[in-house]
Amino acid sequence: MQSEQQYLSSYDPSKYQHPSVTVDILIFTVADRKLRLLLIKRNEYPYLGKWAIPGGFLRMDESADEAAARRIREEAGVEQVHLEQLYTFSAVDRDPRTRVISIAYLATVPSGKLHYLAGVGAEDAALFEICGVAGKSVNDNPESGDSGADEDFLLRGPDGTVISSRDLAFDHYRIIRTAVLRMRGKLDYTDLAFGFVEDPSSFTLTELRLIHEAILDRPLDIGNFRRTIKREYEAAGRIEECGPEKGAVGRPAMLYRFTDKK
Amino acid sequence: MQSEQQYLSSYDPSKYQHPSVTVDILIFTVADRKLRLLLIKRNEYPYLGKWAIPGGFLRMDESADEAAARRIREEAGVEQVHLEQLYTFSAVDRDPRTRVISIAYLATVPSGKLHYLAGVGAEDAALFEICGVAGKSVNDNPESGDSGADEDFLLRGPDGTVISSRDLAFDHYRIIRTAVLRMRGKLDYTDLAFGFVEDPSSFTLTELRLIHEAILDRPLDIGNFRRTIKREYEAAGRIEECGPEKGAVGRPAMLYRFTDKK
DNA sequence: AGAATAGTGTCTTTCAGACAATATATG
DNA sequence: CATATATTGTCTGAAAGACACTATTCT
Repeated sequence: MQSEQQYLSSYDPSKYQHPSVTVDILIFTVADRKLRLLLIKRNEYPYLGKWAIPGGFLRMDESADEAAARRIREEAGVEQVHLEQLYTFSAVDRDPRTRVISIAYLATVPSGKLHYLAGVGAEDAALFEICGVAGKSVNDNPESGDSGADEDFLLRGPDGTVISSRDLAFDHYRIIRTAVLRMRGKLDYTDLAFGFVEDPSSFTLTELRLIHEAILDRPLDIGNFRRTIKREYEAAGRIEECGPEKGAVGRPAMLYRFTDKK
Repeated sequence: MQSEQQYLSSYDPSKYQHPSVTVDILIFTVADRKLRLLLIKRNEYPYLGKWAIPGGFLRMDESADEAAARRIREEAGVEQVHLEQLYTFSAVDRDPRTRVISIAYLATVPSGKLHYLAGVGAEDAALFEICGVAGKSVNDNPESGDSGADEDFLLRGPDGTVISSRDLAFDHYRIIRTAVLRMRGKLDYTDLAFGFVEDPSSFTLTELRLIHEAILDRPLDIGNFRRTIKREYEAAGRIEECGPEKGAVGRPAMLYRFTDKK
């Protein structure tokens, strides 16, 4: 129960308007040893012609998780991929038109599932390599520029063109930065990397290592990586050998199967 | 550009309604060696009489961060506390009245700042000790009950009464569980614990250890804890000695000052 | 002295990182 | 055999965990 004064001072008609709620999806993949992100070129104002993270409005009859799954189906034609909530961006002026808050999701997609990306239609979509994201996400607020938390980085498009993170639509440079740092942070204590494996029922430890290297953007020691993965996963029965690779260039690698149990 | 068919099939009038957006604040503190959470007793339907996390509607002229800061000021009279976004809960049926999505925030407050909690008014508010939260947050979706991710836990009120997490309003048991697991996960690689220190410019390592123990809900080795903290923080110049404690019961402890730089 | 709390030292095991060596395929 | 890749082994130093010991205050 509030006093009358409290009630009046806290009363504000704008309180009863509702903001628009969108769900933005960061569709990451690892191809050609690089971490890449699906962006679409905007064909309307604001930010006409700028590259942006795909997204869409949250419908009244679906949760944000469901909206994200729907949107990635519509945008990239993929289903059953790993999808996790990243952060909710809500700065008042982040959309110049009206008040929009965006629940950002992060999707990890094997590059093979994105092959029919060209079929999306006239809408311009492309995979961009993420270059030079620096820093740590620890203790940082994704939505404030404090503590040098949003330095510039670059995105390299399929035709070799390079754009600066500042040339993206809206506050999308912050969302992307947050996602990359989050992936790096979670890489070694979650199953995140397995979301990028082309075929989880048959993969090599080299494939898995290249995924880790793409996300971290640095080379890893081959032997140490194998030792760690085998300790963390094979010992716990979460991956198991399933026969040697066929038709390899050098020595054929052992294939592994990922079991999602536990 | 979509085809007409795509446009029509994706058109849905409910798409243009906007959900209500609220900000819920988990106000944690550590008092008497226990992790405690501020809950309020609801005085209206739904869930009349049930305990709930304080919250409020997001206004059109404030970001979620700002709304959370405002709300904690209104509810607990505290300012300048550590506040971080936890997760956004958006299940369609999480509020029986209407569609409400909630951006949950986690606040870490020194118990001394909550002393005038009794002055909140007739609204029933109390600190509850969190007992028996188990499990890991790794790989789990906070909003789905998969993988045994939401087991029951207990809350002990100030008068000794114990309530089950299932007796809380809405999906608040999930929100609380998510928060506790998140705090445990972030404890040793962020500055989270310092948010509970009564006076960051003068604290003992024992006070800091008791905070860690309260969050983890298990005792820590005294010597090992000191060694780790001194390595991580004192070596980096983030804490520094500032003279011995006065008037202690046993041997006076060294006092430290926390410097927030870098 | 005894109680109470603060602080140090030591030993073992685990793990990360650097790096060398060996194994198995193809051409 | 040369080349290419996979896989194993070894060494070192850092760090976690268990635990014993010493130090300083008060009554």
